[in-house]
Amino acid sequence: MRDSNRPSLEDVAALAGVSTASISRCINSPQKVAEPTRQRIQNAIETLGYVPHFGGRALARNRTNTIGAIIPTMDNAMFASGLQAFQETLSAAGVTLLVGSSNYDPDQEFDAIRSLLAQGADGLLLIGAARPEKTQAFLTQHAVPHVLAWCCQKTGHSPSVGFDNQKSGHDITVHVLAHGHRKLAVICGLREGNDRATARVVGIKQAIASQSDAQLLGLEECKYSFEEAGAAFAQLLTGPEKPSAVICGSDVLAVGALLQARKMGLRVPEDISITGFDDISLAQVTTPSLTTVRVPQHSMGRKAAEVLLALLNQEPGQNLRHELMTTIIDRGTLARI
Amino acid sequence: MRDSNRPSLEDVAALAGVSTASISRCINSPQKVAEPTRQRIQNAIETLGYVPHFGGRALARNRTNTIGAIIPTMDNAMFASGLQAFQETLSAAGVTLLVGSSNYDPDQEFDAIRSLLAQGADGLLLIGAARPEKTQAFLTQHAVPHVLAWCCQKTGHSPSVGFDNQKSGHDITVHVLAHGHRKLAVICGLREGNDRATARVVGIKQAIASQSDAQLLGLEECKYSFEEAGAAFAQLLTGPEKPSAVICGSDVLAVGALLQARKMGLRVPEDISITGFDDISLAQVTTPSLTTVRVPQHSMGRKAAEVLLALLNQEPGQNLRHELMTTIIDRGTLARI
DNA sequence: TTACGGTATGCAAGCGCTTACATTCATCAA
DNA sequence: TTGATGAATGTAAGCGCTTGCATACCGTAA
Repeated sequence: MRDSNRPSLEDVAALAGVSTASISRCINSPQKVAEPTRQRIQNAIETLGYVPHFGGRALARNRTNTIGAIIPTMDNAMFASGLQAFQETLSAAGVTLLVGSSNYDPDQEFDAIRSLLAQGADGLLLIGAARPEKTQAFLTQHAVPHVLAWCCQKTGHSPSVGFDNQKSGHDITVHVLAHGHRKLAVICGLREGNDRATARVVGIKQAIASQSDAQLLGLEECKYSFEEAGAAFAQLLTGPEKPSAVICGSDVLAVGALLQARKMGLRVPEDISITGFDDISLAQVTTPSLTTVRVPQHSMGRKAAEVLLALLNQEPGQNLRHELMTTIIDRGTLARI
Repeated sequence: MRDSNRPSLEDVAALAGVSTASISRCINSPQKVAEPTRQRIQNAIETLGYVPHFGGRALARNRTNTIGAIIPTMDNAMFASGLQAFQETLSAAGVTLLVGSSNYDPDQEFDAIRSLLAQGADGLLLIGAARPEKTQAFLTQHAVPHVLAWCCQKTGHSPSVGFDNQKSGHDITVHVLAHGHRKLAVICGLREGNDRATARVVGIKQAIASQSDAQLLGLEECKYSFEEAGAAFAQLLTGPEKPSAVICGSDVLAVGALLQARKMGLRVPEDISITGFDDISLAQVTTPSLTTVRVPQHSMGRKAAEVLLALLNQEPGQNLRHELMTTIIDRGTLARI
């Protein structure tokens, strides 16, 4: 069973002519070891190519220095750069990132949580706040340190780093209304189990409701793909009344809509306006480029990592709830009428 | 030190009235335990909410069921969907993914490798084949099971799953030449330490060389960002002779070029043709959409996971070198002249 | 009855590391 | 010279799990 090649602490100790304890100290708190000894140990480590054994370490310390992130998908860029920032920040702190994906499915998320914890994750990053009772209970029972991202918890007791999806949905809608649009339609992601998508729609509806002569002509839900969004867009235009603007819950949806509009011979924004959400790189690339809501992915990822690290190190007095601001990026898909 | 809350095998054993060995067996090979005992144990596990301790397990088994992937970046979609497929396949096999990123920097890659191994990764996924002697030596010395992706190794002894970058670069160039272009220019990523970018350029040059009346007017290297690619594009057009087609080593570069062309008042493809590489989702979204080379990211990720798993399980007789084919996707940025 | 084989379980030795505590030794003040 | 002090190092007890081997038990064949 013993991997014959892998040098252990004992081997290093033998070579350096000291006890294993000194080696361990030399690695974990070098200042506790006298300079010459340290030199000798360093050499021994080098020549043997020693790398501490993870299991042994994790067992003795009861900590893995590993944290897990569970994101809905890596397939589109929606979470990629946030995750990148998250990983970079952890990495700088000597912590490694484990990833799992949920595919927007609460059951898969639950499995991923179990699995990452079984893999020894010291803490978790989760997207959004809505999850089944079962999952919540599990997190509570095991007292899993975690932070929620892409949302902001006003109540509840989980730390969170994110933005107010409802408010952002409201904002972009007000912006659209301010451009004179009164007949609106919405394309959003599947809302079941997705509190971000849900909240955005709530915000949108709220804004529409508060403008007496505005109306919501239709709302379509679909997966985050160009094709489905295109179909949803086509569907919205089948009714007797045509919307002048379609508010989309994500850039992916907006781009799908945009492509479909073109296919249908509609000019954007002359014939119809479209707005997105997220400001992923897609948004600046279309023609015309997308008027959208910028989500501070990078700072969100970084901050989430900081909060989680503070949590794990039991640093006191930290603010564990951060609300970041989204901004509306005006580009070319929203016309003034 | 002992986490007072966390139940251990011993606790479960006490509750179920059996030895710890039986619990372990019940978890790892249930058929070795008699039915009634198994029931009792299951109950005990449930009531205590027992989860095996990762460190203990890793120590005893000398295996973590964790594998690491080091990709240049998650910030653009270049690797995202391949990674997603990789992760899904691993996950189905009960293996968890650790991620690191190298930022296209060999030193950072080396650090990431060390760090992931220190975190107990049983094996690694690496992008590309070119790495410093030091890194190679480290991998060899520690006999790290790994597979290379995004490239295909004809020689060398690392398993690989990918495509022939040089051939693909050659192919797209032949395609461009077949459209009548003779004055070409190239934008590629920073080639130092990036064998994929390098090989693509070699293929491109090769194809140009084999067409006697074709010429390479210029070649610009830059980072994978719209801005840098735009600047590179502008640079290529400063000379006395203008290229009729610009071949780009990545879709990100091509899109940057496209955007810049528009900014400069050039029509694509009427005034100038542009081709990309990768076929990430950006490519189908621009106007006109991008003629590019499709890289089979999804199957590459899946296959890489399969190969790596086979390697770890020492399954014999596996083919450890897979070459996948790229295909040219004709869209709207390449004119016939 | 005894011997035998097979199955279910327990025993206990690690796996490689960390760390509380013990020991050693040099230094220095009294 | 002696004892106190503190720095450097060693000793050894775990951390929680797996697993080879020993043991106990049961049914069957001789």
